[in-house]
Amino acid sequence: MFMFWTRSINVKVCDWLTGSGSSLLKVMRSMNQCLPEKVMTHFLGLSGQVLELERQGSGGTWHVGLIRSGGKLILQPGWSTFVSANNISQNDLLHFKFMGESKFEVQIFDSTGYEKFIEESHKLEINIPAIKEELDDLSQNPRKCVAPYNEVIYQGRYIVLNARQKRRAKQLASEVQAGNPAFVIVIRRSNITSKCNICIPIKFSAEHLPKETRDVVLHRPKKEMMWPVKYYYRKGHQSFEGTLWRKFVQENNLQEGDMCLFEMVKAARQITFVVHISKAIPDNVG
DNA sequence: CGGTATTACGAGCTAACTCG
DNA sequence: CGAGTTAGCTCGTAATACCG
Repeated sequence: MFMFWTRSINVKVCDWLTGSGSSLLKVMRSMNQCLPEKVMTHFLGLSGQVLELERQGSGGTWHVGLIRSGGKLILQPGWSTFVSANNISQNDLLHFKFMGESKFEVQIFDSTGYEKFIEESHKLEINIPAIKEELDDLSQNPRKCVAPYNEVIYQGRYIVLNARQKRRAKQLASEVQAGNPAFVIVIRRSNITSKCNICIPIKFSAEHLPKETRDVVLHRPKKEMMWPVKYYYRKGHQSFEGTLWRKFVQENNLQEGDMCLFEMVKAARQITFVVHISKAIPDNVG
């Protein structure tokens, strides 16, 4: 194994990009989220993507954007959330193990060399405020609800959620990193057929999305592909519509009754959603 | 119970495509 | 190249929930 230390940037590099064994160590001298210059060239290909940072043993996964700015690679957005959720402090040692694609396994050691384990209070749970609120909405608001598997029960124009569907929603929410805004949508016929559009909850768009029509990017966990989608802003209601949304629907084999959780990751001027999908009928695509 | 907010859906216009 | 057809974009509104 080839190793070297660069004093100035406190980085140790092992077997750079020779496969799943590639890794780096970073000493948290500050909460600066820039990738060190001497290693950033190895990750230029990941620029603009959303990295998956998985805490070894905790089962927790965080999505952090990697953007290029001023000749540097910066972990943003989501980095501060990752830091706070994992109780990272100065002089902690972070070990990023490259697992392929855009996935890293992270170990965190304190300044004395002991590994820091995630505390109960920081574990990803359903008590993420924004998500819990959304799930409560799902339970109470028949507009957003659905029945199990492909048996979709419509109440007027809306559909009805049962216990199994609520459990699926909670399972989805557990995949979201604390702090990121998110909303849940249950796929209806009209979302995937004919005009093919999907309404974004007005409360979410008012709080987190721009008041203008623009392009956003959808990203699937554990998948390299990204889908540019048109976000339409209109007074009173906002939506994903059009061919690009249709393409996302088709390539992810979305069916009526499937549940999608849109986790928002905002990077500089680019808005990215990590889309967690719970299939009504499990297939090999999702 | 009535006014307001939110969501779902479809109408209508326009652009792109196809075919003779 | 023009007419007919299809698909996409934008907006309006009906239906329903929410709230005072």
